[in-house]
Amino acid sequence: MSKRSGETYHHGNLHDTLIAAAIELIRDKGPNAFSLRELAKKAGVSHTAPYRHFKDKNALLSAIAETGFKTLTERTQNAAMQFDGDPKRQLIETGVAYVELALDSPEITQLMFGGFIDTKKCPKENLDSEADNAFQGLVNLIESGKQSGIFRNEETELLALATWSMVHGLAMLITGGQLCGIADEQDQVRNLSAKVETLLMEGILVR
Amino acid sequence: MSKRSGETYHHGNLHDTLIAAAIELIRDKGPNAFSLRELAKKAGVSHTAPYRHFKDKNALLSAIAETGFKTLTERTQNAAMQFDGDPKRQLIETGVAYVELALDSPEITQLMFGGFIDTKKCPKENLDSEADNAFQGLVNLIESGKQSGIFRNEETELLALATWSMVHGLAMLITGGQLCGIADEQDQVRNLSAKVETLLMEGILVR
DNA sequence: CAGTAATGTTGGCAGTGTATACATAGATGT
DNA sequence: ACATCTATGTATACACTGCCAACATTACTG
Repeated sequence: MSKRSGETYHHGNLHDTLIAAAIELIRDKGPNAFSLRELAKKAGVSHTAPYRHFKDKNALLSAIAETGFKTLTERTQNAAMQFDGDPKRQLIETGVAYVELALDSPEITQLMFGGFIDTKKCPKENLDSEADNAFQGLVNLIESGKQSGIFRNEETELLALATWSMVHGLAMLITGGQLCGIADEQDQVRNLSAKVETLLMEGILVR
Repeated sequence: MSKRSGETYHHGNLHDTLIAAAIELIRDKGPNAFSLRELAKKAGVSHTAPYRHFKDKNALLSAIAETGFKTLTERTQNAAMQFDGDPKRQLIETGVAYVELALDSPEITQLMFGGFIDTKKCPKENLDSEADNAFQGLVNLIESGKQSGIFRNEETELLALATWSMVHGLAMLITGGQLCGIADEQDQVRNLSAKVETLLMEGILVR
């Protein structure tokens, strides 16, 4: 009807609007309480409109998770870039960035890793190409650290998995509320994740 | 009516039956797809009967998570006991047990840590007394390792957090399907988690 | 400028969590 | 033995959910 009020029958950019609004909703109520109908209401469309852009709820959540993996890749690689040539520092800052993102967006992190998305057995193909990107950055970092003679000459994949597990575990403990009181604020988290990563590099055993 | 067929009006032990049946359902369909009504049907009672034993769905899930934390404590402490006097080995085997449990029960692990349960801000009080038990075992282990002069003289809490994060991260990556193809089978997982923990102890840096 | 594809709406269905009122049975005190 | 209280289970109802099918409107394309 009248375009002047901005109310067109077609929304114009519903796809992106839905994702943005969904992220807001998930931040507010957690990935578990998120509903498509509330999302539609928030976006100002009918409750079935989202189905024109996403096959089903799971597809929407996958899209959101994918954006999460993208920003994870961005932030970690950006952190690494700032300390080019210093693999030790790179490893630490990459980890800090990882954990900080989890603190910023605990609900999205839970969505990405918590099992809310149906990934039919091995997800190796779907959205995880994006997750692999983040991991690949870590592998490269470690490889270069090995070649500079700073990191031990162990299997690269193993070293990468260890660092990833460490940081990921810390992130999940924080988002799960297990470290409440210990790691709530950003400076606590920076400090803690840096210390923990340093420990991984230097080892726990007396030498 | 007739007791002979075993159909009494009162179930007799519905509380425990519900938990057991719920665990089965969650193992089958994941914590996300689990529903109270299906559970009631499986237990052979009306769909509101569970409310006589659990305040709401969240309370039921909390109870299940608590059993999860109990078996986690049991298994890790049992693993540690088998290598009493050898803190290094204890640390490794505790971690292996942790990860193995996650492989055994990925859905329950996701329920415990994935954000399916509403823990109103800091959960420090609720079911997490049980989670703290598992952590406390780790703390003791590290403390004794420090006193034997095997582990470095760093803050115990920090060392414990590092080892917990490492193992927890590996567990969550496995349950999330991120390590599909790398850590699906039990011997792979044993091997990997032992290697990763050894790495944490010996450090990544060249010495 | 027709016709077709893309995008949105309405209405409906089965399934969900949970509140309320009611039914039954085990336990208890006399 | 019996009345009564309380624990436990049922029936019904409501608002909400994901999703399907039929229809409406608009944008795009020859």
